[in-house]
Amino acid sequence: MTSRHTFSDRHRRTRSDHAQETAADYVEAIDDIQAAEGRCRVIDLARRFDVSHVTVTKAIARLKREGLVTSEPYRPLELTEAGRQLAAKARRTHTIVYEFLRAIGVSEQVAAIDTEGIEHHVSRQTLDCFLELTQRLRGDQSA
Amino acid sequence: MTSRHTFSDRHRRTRSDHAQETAADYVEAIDDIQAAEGRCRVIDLARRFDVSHVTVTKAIARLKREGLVTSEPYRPLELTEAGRQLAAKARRTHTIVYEFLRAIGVSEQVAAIDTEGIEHHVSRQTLDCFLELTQRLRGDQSA
DNA sequence: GAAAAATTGTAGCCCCTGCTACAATTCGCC
DNA sequence: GGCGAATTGTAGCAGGGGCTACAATTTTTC
Repeated sequence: MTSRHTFSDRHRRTRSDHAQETAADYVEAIDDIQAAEGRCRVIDLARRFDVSHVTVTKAIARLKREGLVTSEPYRPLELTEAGRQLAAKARRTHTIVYEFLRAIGVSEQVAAIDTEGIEHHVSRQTLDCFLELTQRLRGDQSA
Repeated sequence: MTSRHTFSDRHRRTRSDHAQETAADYVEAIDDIQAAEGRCRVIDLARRFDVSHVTVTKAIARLKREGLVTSEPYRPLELTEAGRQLAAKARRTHTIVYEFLRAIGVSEQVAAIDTEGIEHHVSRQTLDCFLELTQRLRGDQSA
């Protein structure tokens, strides 16, 4: 109840980490789609992630519980302030990783895919290194 | 079955991808522990990943089904040939990612953590870029 | 060699993600 | 306005990963 708890927090996170990743993916997608279409529906997310609408509905239910999303039944999704902030943060990370991969020579297609996989696993420090190196590589063409 | 499949392959993998990741983590750990201790027991993996032995047992059951591991009840774990190959491949990737992060300035501790998160999400192409840049940065100290 | 400790296995629970099938609601079009 | 299509919701199943509790087996220790 005491030491074991603090201790086990790390694994607790193993489980919830995954949840956090999908949360970030979802709010970012919602933000995206809202910007492009004016609103974001369940079906839009289902298409974007290529999963059934049921999977989306369940994920959204979780995001609601976590206070990232709101919505009325049969109505489009809305982000809360927290949701928007998370989306913005996710987007920044996404961009940094993507631009970094491009800068080191990864093709557009592969960079797009790898970025999705990587973005949730880079620490702040690594992100900073990515940023710095991206700029360095852009200025310095010494191949 | 046709177009929908090719398209959805990336996402279909979402589920099994995760399984593949843990498979790689497990066989690599088993290989590690065997090298260090001469044998690998369930409890060793439980400690390494900081999860209960039950979680390990279940994961191992899956690895057995997939033909990566063998074992008799109450006996240490053994890798199959496929298991050893996967472990070797995982280790190569791990090393490349880790050395790359170190080369671009990430600290040992952070590199260790980030590598674990990233290693399963870098494509062959990205890995090649990592390798090349690592060597370039090592030879060229133009900071 | 037997008791205690460590290790492994099994049962049963939770949560997340994925699905199909079917019901309900909204939307679009005539 | 209403009917069909599209969208959303709900029920229920599979499977991975996490756990505790308890049973079985092996290992250690005296």
